[in-house]
Amino acid sequence: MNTVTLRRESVRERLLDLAEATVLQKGFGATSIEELIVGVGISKSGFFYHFRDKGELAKALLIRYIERDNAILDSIFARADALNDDPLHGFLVGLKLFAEMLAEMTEVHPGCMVSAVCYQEQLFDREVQALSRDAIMAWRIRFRERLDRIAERYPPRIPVDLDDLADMLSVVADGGITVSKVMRDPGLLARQAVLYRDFVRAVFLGS
Amino acid sequence: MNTVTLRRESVRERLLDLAEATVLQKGFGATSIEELIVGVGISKSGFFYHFRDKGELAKALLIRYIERDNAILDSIFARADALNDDPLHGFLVGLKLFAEMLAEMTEVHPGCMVSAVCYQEQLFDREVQALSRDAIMAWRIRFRERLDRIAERYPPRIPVDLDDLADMLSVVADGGITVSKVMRDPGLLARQAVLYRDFVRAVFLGS
DNA sequence: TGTACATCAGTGAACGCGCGTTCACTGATGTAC
DNA sequence: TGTACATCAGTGAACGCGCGTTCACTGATGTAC
Repeated sequence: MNTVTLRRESVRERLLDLAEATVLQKGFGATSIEELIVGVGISKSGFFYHFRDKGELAKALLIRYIERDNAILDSIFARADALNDDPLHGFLVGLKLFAEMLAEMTEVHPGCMVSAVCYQEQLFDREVQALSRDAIMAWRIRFRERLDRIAERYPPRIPVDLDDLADMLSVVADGGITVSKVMRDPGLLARQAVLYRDFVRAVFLGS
Repeated sequence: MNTVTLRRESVRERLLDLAEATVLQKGFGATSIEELIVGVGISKSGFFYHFRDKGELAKALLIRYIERDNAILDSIFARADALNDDPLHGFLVGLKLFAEMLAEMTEVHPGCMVSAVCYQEQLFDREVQALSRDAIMAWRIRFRERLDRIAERYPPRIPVDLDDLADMLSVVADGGITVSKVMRDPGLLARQAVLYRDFVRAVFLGS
């Protein structure tokens, strides 16, 4: 929007922005350094000043994506917790806020970096694959803790493994992004998030 | 296993087998024609006798994958229906068989072709992208019909859109495959399928 | 305040390699009469 | 049954292009004394 604001963004940041959008659209292998530098307006050597090689770009891309994702989730559930003492209602409100955030995206979600990287194995070193695993594991632990606190007050009506129930949010988010992308239906993702919320509610409150 | 059986498989079929495994592991762009022909033991020109170009390989790969997927699901739900008159219990048994089939895969699921292709857009013509959409749409229609029949006898206890509930199977399958691949946990996918089944049960039977 | 040096954020030209694709050709099998 | 021709399932060599990467260099800004 604002030229001054755009100018404030560093070349490195602009490379990452463009790379993220392009990788989510066509995959990492099909994203050439050439098109990134043309888009940003620097020379090829300029790219290699910022990243030792293409693999370092992948790593930086994934790290930034995961950090941003975590920040968004943290802020959403912090807001939800501030409004609720009860852990179940805090979680349900958080999931609702999450679904609303997704619903506000009128264009189709650009994609999930973890998925995009998942189908590009071998191209990356073990470090990048480990980053993906750690990210999903962090979600599991984060939500598992919440579910434990909920289960103390609300004995589950449906016997489910709480790790699996925690993982299901990652599964629905990732699968929902992919399916909504394929179907070109931006609303699909938000509706799937609502279904997950309905399920959590049914597990602890019954239907 | 059997050398005679392997010999019976045509070169074209062996190319598709190897291509499928490789694409699911490293993505389409990173899969070279070179490595496929070395693996199968023919010359490069031999490849181009079977496929006009690399795009035609992608198309053939996706078509075969979708057809096989549909055949598996058809046989599973046909078996389940044969054992049950009631549409809900037929569906629940079918989902259980589905989960059991996934559980029997002791190694991690090789991946979902639709996901792999989804993050490789632009590389393919619109035809390939349309194939993915059609495949998911077919799943939606197939399961929506079942859910309609179920809802007639079992008024839903949880108000959900039945198209969304039908889509959720695609979402959980696709997301489950990706997450179980990233986590290197083959059982995760089957456990997520069971959770989906638990949700369907709760929707129509309560908890 | 001036000078010397260091670091930052790149440039420009060249590289070699692997990729998808093309083209003229071939030996084995099938079919028509 | 023999011959002529067609089709099938490939071969081998060459192509040009784009890719990731390297290397020596540079002008602008920052820092020490």
